[in-house]
Amino acid sequence: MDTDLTISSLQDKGHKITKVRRGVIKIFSDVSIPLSANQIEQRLSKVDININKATIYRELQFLLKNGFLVEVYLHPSEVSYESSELKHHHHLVCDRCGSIDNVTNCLAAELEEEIYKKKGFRIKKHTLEFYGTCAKCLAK
Amino acid sequence: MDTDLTISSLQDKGHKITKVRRGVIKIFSDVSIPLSANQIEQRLSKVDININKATIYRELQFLLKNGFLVEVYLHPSEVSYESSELKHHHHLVCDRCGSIDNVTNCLAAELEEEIYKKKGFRIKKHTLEFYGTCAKCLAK
DNA sequence: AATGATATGCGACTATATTGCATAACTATT
DNA sequence: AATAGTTATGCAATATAGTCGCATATCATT
Repeated sequence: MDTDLTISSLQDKGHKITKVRRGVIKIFSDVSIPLSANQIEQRLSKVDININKATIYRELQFLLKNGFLVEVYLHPSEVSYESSELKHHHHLVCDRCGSIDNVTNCLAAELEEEIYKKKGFRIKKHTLEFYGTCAKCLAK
Repeated sequence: MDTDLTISSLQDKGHKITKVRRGVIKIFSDVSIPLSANQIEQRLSKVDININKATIYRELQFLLKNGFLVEVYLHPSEVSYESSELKHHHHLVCDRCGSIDNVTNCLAAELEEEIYKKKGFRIKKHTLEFYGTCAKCLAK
């Protein structure tokens, strides 16, 4: 996520740049793995931005609605977000250490036209997540 | 899900066959789309099985742990389940009518060995869900 | 029918997430 | 630099999915 571009784009639409907004945008421009509301809260508090949970949820909704974030469903009952500017990719979720790695391999796009021809279903997006054990944990 | 086989397998392990258990097993043997706890509750009440929510959650956990169900994450904050006996498949989720269709196309398995060679990550399972608009809704 | 293990209901509780409303903060304008 | 007007925040209440302890009920076996 490009911090400056994102900020000026929001300002053009009449939105204000508060320290929370700036903080959240900065986090997603530094990080390329999905983060949940709780993880955002933790990262903000590390840079002394102690913010109400409701505000964090609202900010994530706000950035989602404005197209700067996308939702990622890695686990039940917790939504994560990542920058919408990242190249299309999927995730390797380690079941031991919880680490997340990105993979850019994606064959799903190839299926979309095939599925449309066969079923008439027009695909807008897809999720493809891999669960298993990462190299580090396998070595232990 | 094979009702009789499932029931006798559970009995062999010393578990009891109550009307809830029988009802849930029957639902998943009749239906091949993922269902949430709430949907199970609704379907049970239609056949006059009015059961406590906690019991339904426990029953789903129970069948999951015993290998008869698998979890499906289609939406944030609600886990769905389906029979583990179904042939490997993925879902087409319609964003208008909410209908769910199954597709058996899956190229993800091909990626698993490739990802292991490249990253050392050993994949145990993957999720691949497609979101878009179904043929019926497109025609409206 | 009695026994012993499993399952259920109920209520309390946790966690994620949303919402209304009064107040605070930001930005543009003067 | 102060003002005005809009946007954002904090707080508290609320919704919803899901879990847990414990007493009671139900099931399967004898």
